[in-house]
Amino acid sequence: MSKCGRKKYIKTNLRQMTMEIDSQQDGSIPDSVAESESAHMQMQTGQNSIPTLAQVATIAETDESAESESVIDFHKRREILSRRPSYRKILNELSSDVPGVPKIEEEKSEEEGTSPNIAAMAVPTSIYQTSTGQYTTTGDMPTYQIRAPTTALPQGVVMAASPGSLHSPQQLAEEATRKRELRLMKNREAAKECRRRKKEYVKCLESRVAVLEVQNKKLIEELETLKDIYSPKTD
DNA sequence: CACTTCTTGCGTCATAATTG
DNA sequence: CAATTATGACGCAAGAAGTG
Repeated sequence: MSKCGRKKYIKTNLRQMTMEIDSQQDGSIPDSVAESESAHMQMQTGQNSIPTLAQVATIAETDESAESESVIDFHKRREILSRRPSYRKILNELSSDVPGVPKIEEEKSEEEGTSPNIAAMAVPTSIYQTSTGQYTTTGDMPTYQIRAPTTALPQGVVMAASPGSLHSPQQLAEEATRKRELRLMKNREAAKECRRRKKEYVKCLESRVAVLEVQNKKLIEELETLKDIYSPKTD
């Protein structure tokens, strides 16, 4: 497909997804989507990204009354989607919820990501450094500790003269341009960092799921054992 | 093998959240 | 409360995977 064709495809696809979501008044994900890998696409494009805690609550709330509700209009949907999750907060909450919570790692394990070998994450303590924080893993749950941000500007950033020394319109325009470029560059970095955190957050959730599944399995087995012991056999 | 579809990551914008 | 930072949304591109 040519690039143009590809763009057309993506746009069509996005429109379709948006329409799908519009029709999903109860906020649930269609099985066909939820079960397919393409759910990733929707996460990426944001139209059906991971619900934030607030969203989950909202969805749960609306779920009950939603059946009779009519279409969620664009602004409402937008409003819901725009509620911020703050991975930092959530991760902190997760780690404080569960005492002795393990901590997640960074890039290194990202390579492992191709095969979601979750079990491999439940390994004795290890510590990883990232550009903004430190992770340790102790087997159960990953935890992420953010260290004080070091607003390290990328190399090559030149700080301009103070605005007070600017006079001509041309200088002002240059100053504006410089400020904009600086802002874009900072935001670029912030976006990268944000995506990295998001990936780790998702990994954290995945490993939590893995741990809980194991726990669940054990409990079920235990229950069966106890049943065998305490229920008299009626031959 | 050409074409299509999916996945992933990036840059930017708007705006919520945080900080001083 | 203004300034700064964090993050959802969006559009785009490149590469991988699937298909006829």
